[in-house]
Amino acid sequence: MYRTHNNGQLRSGDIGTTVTLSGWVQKIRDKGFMVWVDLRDRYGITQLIFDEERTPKEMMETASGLGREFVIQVRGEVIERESKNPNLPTGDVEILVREITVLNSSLTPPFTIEDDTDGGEDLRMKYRYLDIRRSPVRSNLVFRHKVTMAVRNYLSGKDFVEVETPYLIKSTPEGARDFVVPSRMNEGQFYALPQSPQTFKQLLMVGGMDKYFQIVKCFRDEDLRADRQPEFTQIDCEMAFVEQEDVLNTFEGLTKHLLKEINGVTIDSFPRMTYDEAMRRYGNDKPDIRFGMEFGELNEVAQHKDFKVFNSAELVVGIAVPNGNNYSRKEIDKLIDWVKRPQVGALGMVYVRCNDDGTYKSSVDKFYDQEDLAAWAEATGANAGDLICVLSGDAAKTRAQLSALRMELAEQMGLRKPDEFAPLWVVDFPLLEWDEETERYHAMHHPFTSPKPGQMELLKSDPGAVKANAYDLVLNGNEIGGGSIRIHDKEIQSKMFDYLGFTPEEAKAQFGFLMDAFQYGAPPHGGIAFGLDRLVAILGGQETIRDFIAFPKNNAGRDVMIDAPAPIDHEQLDELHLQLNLKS
RNA sequence: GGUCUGGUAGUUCAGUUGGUUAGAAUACCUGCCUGUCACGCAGGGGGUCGCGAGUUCGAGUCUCGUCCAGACCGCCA
Repeated sequence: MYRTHNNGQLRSGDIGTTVTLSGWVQKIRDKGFMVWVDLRDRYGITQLIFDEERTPKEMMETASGLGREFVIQVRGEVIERESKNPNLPTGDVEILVREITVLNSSLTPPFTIEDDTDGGEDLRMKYRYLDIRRSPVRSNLVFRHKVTMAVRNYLSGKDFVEVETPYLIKSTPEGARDFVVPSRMNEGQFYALPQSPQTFKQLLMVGGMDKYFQIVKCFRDEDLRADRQPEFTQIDCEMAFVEQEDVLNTFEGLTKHLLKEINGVTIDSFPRMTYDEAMRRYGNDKPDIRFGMEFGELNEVAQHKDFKVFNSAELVVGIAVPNGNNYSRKEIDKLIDWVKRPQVGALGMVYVRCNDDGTYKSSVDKFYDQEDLAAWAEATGANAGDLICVLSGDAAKTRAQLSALRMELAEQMGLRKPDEFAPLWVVDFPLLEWDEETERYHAMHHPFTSPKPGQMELLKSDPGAVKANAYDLVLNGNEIGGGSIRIHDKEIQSKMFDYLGFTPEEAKAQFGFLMDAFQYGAPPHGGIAFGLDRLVAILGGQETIRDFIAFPKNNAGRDVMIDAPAPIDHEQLDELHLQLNLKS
């Protein structure tokens, strides 16, 4: 037996017992006459002691010859420490070692295995198995486990059934790029890895599995971000015989359950906001509503004077920064530089200082008088002591820019508190989105999303105005889930494909199976998919999802530990009937 | 595809205007140390300054290219 207890377990009540422990050597403190070894495992640290008087000389030598991260097994007596360590749960006791076995030695690790490691990101990824020994990473993985268990328990308790769907499926041109897998047995043909189990879960609805969920890997061959991985995990859900309201209520329940179970937070307010309203109030379809700074549109109160920049703009819009009048001229200039960065793209920023005496001082005093500026303050909800930041230009771009500024300011002012949670639904998304590149409308969510009742007619006259039965679940400025009520009628689905530019042949080739299925009594259905990695990170109060993934990929989609992707040899290529056409 | 930041000891970093033998902390090794727990003290080893070219009497430092890493924009139905 390798162990009778783990290393986080022993207390003063165990004094006098003989125990066997196994684990890694965290640290050795060799005082010559005494050697202490911190023995670590997943559960904690227990101190071992070897001393001149009670330990045979041979074993003293073994002890002082240990190195960091050696794997050892010891048998010994639990004794009371002469000097206790209140910082450690096991700090009252130590093990007087009678037997020691070195189970395995270790090289000196390239970074310290401590909470506050000296290792850089790159190194930690290369030696991820060492990184996982550190308690911050380990506890993130345990945290993730708790979240997935809570999800499974909740949904299972509501009669949802977890069903696995295939990973080797068919490539479709809509949406993100597919990862493809060549088929050896079918020359020249390829599987694709699913971007989501979308069509399969709809087929499960046709199959009568009226409440389905799956915690499932999905794959998208697109460029990465701190919060985006090429393979990621979704909580994928679908329900039959439901309307939008049913889906929202069900998953509002799940969200509240998770926040209660995992974070101990009770959510009282779970607002629903239309897409149009979110864009108008926050310039963003995933608003962070933990703080104010809502948009105030200024067209009416700013386009009547000689300031050409505003007069020629489609939208003039501002936010009131609480206590922003404290900002020095230099700090404001920094904000202006910030919005002018190419990543944000504003051409400039107008600001108004709201002085404590009720007067205003703006960067456009030449054009606007106190009365005008008071109207701006009214529109943005600015109080004395605030700073109003105003951007203008193309409506969509300006909203995006001001939204970026709002988030940046909130970040700087510490308003994005990681332990505060404000979920909401954003509903009534547009069905279609104009794509500049292909110069046509694309499905904003996906082509199986149903339009709002009575809006099919609008498709021809004003496609951009058609609203969908589509909704996003937003938490603290992040989209953590998105779904829709689907089309379950073959004719409407055909029309939708036709509208999106699929010829009947293409639609049949790519989604014929779905439309066939719809001919055999498809029930009304809808669902949602959550990004689990992001959800876990947010519940854990952190920014990057990588620390909640055991073996993540880097910025370039590489696994630096196993060094993938990698070339394959010619035999393998031949077998797959593939030839490389490399540019360099 | 683009913008920005970085790459110097095992590791995290400093390195001034281009100028002698490239430093600190930590880790590692040796010795000492009668209760350590960030132990302490003394000593030691450790560098292709990412790589390649160029400018220069002289390059860690300047220029160009390139590779790698990170953040962001495009992209992500």
